[in-house]
Amino acid sequence: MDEVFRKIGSKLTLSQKIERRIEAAIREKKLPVGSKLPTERELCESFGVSRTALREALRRLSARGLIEITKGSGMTVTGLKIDDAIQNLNLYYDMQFDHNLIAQIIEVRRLFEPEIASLAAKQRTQNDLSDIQDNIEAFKACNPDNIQMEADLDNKFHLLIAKATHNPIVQISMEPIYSLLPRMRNLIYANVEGEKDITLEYHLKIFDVINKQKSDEAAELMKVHLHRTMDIYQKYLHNSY
Amino acid sequence: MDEVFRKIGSKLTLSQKIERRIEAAIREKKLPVGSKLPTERELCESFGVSRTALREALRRLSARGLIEITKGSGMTVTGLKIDDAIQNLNLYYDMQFDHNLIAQIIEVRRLFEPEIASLAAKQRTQNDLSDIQDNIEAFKACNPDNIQMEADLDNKFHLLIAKATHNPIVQISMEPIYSLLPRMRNLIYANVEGEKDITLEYHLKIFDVINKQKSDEAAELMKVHLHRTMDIYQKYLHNSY
DNA sequence: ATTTGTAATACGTAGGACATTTAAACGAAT
DNA sequence: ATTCGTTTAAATGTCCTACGTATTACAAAT
Repeated sequence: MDEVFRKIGSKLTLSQKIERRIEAAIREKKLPVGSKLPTERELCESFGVSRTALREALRRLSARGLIEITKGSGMTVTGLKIDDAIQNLNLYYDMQFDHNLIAQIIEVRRLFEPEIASLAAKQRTQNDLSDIQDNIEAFKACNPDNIQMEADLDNKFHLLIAKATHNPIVQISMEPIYSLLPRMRNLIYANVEGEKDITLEYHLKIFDVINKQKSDEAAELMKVHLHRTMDIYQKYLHNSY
Repeated sequence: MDEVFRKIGSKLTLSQKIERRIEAAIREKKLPVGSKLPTERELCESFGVSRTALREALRRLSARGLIEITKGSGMTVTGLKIDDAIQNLNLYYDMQFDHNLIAQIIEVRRLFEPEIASLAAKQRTQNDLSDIQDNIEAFKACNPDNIQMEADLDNKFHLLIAKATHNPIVQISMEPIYSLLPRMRNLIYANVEGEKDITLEYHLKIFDVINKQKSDEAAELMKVHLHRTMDIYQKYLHNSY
């Protein structure tokens, strides 16, 4: 029997064990969102650990967005917010940002966004429509020299369409991708004469069919729109090597 | 102007400031992946803070997967792994798991997976094909009483197709979604007689067209396959209320 | 050459002390 | 009665010292 020599050391530090215990309790809703945790001293007592170890566990949890610690007041369980959930995903993409990733992003957008536009055409509310319209107006009025803002508004147009699906998973899936776009746009946008007008034209067309709830046409227009985007990118990529 | 009354206090604790400083350095690759950080004592000296504050910052970073701390050895910068990146996303979905979310997941799958199958048909390698084939064989051989394994294998089939696109963003986008499926399947799968054979049939068909690189047909088949899944699901939802 | 012992290094945990912030209770002025 | 300032208790933030424990490298013994 090798059973005799099986692992003894758990490898987990004390503070990691504490972290997991509390995380599990939150997952299982034994600690419901919004509830206050006992004070540090009380928790030390309960767990039978030093304040140091306990605090390091709490720092871990707050870094991940599971709890919120307020000096002088106490600690509360916070429902993980979207931003917390995608924070590390953003960082992940960010750290492997290269030209290869750019190509992959474009590919994903061409896969997903036509379908998203199609669903948006079905689900959009009046609220969504006015948001999109506002965005288009802002884009139209944007100073052509302000490339940063122009790119941001273009970016937001696509995000608003994702929102108009009223499916939060769609939004969460696309958000990290869109968050990378501004950095790409800056590289490219500047050098293409007349690109703004063409972009505007497509945005208007897409808005129109989403307004009229023509889902198939929305998908088709988005497909063509992104195809153009890709062309420009490839031209850029080609020139820069 | 509300500008007058904007926040003044930075509100950041010392350990949070330290966390951000180090995180920024990692982002900007001043601390490249794989490099060792100075020891705790040295960092205390550099930052001019106590060991407590510093350590709490380090705990935060390690909780998020940016650094790895080994007792007795030291600390190294680790490239954020995919699992770390989607860890909190999984938790996020997990905590708002309800029937509403299930419907949203199915909607997203119906939006994205046909396109994914289409791309997979173009990009798949021999390796992908044999992985998928192995999965289908395992599914075929799976004991019908083992519903858990059956569901897992079904799940993995779709994940393998996402992998076959050779676009990591596709994979990262879908992985959190698939991780929720097993829990749904368990609710549903058990009660449907003969479902396994039909699933198997579709998997075989899809494999065939991906093998032959017929991308349009792959998308179409996947669409029909998921349509069935939704039907079953809706039947279940209907019965249970 | 392999194994074992030993010391140096670095992170992990404990416990105490004090600072700072928050929130609640209280009281005084309008 | 409302508002504003003060006090006070409670909670987290930071610092410090000390010791525990795992890792590594190197020397010594076989």
